[in-house]
Amino acid sequence: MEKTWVVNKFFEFLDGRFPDAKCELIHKNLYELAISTILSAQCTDEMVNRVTPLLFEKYPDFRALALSDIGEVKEIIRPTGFYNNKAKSITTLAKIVVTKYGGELPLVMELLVKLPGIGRKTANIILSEYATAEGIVVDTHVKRVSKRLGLTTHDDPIKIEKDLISLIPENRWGKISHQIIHFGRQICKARKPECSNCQMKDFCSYYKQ
DNA sequence: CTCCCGATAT
DNA sequence: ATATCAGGAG
Repeated sequence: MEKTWVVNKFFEFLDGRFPDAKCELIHKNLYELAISTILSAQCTDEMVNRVTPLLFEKYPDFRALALSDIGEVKEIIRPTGFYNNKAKSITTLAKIVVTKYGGELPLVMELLVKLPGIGRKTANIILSEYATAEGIVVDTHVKRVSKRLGLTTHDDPIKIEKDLISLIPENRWGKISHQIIHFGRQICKARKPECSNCQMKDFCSYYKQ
């Protein structure tokens, strides 16, 4: 089936079903979004939202986090998993942001991805929320859904993003990741996808086998 | 490529 | 018991 046609059907479906999909990581500002997103690696955002209230109460900004005791940070974020790596990332990140960028993140892709704990996916989330989307967020849900719908055949997130960028108009880049993620969580699930109830099944290469 | 890692659904 | 969860670093 023609990719561009599948994509257009997908737009129509997503806009009808998830018209105002947005980021589900609870945050009040750029600092909180960046930290929440780093913590969300291989962890549900629900779990992240459970630990961040205490984390942000004790460390309300990069300056406070830079002065934190890493042991206390580890205990607070432990339930999100990978807590040693994540604690090291966010405390080191805070110190760099304070000393090098005056306490706030630079909203520039090339600078963001050099910072500890921030890769292409995290940077895309930050930019699409607080600046202009420079690309498309490719996380585990976007990867799975894109492959099932036949929009890409790759496993490498960078290659998947290139495929999606060529298929999706730029004015949708910021929102479509959130829409696909909602779709991936509720319907096109990893474990038990609800294909029988899915409006995309007639256009889905995964459903046809 | 491997390692990091706890919580939850299946 | 095991797969999966808004990945990133070495």
